[in-house]
Amino acid sequence: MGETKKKRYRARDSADGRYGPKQVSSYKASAFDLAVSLVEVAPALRQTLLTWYGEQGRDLPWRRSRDPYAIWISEIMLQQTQVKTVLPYYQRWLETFPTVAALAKADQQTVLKAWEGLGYYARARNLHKTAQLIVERHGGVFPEDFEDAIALPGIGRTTAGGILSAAYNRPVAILDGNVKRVLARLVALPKPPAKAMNELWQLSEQVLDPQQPRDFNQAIMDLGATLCTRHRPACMLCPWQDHCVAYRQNLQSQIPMTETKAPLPHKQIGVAVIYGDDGRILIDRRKQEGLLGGLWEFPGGKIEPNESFETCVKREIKEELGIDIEVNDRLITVNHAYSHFKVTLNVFNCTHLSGEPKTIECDEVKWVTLDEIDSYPFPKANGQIIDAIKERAQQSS
DNA sequence: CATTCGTGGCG
DNA sequence: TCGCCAAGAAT
Repeated sequence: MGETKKKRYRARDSADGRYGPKQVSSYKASAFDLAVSLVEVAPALRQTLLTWYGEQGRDLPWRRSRDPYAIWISEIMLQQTQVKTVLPYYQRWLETFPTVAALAKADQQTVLKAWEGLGYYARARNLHKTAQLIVERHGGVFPEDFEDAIALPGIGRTTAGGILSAAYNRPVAILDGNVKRVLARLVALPKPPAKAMNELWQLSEQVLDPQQPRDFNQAIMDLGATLCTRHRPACMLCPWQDHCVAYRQNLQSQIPMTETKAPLPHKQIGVAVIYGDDGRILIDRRKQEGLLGGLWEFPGGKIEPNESFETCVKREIKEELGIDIEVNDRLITVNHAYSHFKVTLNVFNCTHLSGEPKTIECDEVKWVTLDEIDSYPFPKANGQIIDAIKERAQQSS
């Protein structure tokens, strides 16, 4: 243990925000823990931040509400998702499911359809499940107790803190991407935030204003979102400039540090758009767990080494659905990047030859018309396929 | 504790 | 074009 491990982190280049030559920094894992505390300066930090927030805070729809349900929905939607993306979904969601009870009694397909395009679909499945749990356990009202809240599916430490502070003004710290970046700069954190979660949680708890936790948590997120941004932070406007170690040392552009990551693997997928005798198209619903769980798709699968697209598509359809098809012309090729890999969807028009489709590797199979297809929730990459199918149908009519 | 989960926007 | 990452959680 006594030896010093060297690790390489990537620091941002200060001039143009791009990633410059890798800088190597070494650290000793134990040094930081006890060295940094914000307890002394916390009162000053709270006062300056809350004053700034009163003048410059964002006006966001969920801040106009104190309905725990509406705030809960916003917190889930905002996980790893930018405010601008969430806004239209948030409005529509509250119209479709105005209360916990309304969400609890909806069917999952309706819920997934309302979420379609937002990504991380486990959030929608957990939202649905949690609504039912809140009806069962908490009389239809989002719990005020931290342990009760964090026990619910899809609600971790940060989201629980966000909801409880915003809805009930309870003094629970948060640690989202904004807060991590702000605190990392404030203390000039000498390692990537992922390697310092304990320290960052401590700092967040230390600075939190126990008198005004609601406004404080919103304020520190606004600081990260509008001034203490990833690229070109507006330090000259920052209420914490006097206390910021990174600013003092001119390290804003190099903190937070990031670890270098391996490039994403790329998969080639063969996809079948299968037409039945009556012209309807075969779709299947993916299993609940895993990637895109519960959503519909056009069946297909990964191409094996030295396999042709045609062979791949026929084989996958036989394995997954137990039917035989004829593979015809290529409909479209779709490239798409997920969070941990990339895919190319090689989509082929196919004809059903024989066999009744079975749910071998999926939860449900269905023949649908082009009019019906819009009512099913599909992943984003499938949108291009559906468009191409419709386009082709128009041309041939 | 590292990996698995979408999608869009930015430099 | 491409990597990075945004109001993270679950496993």
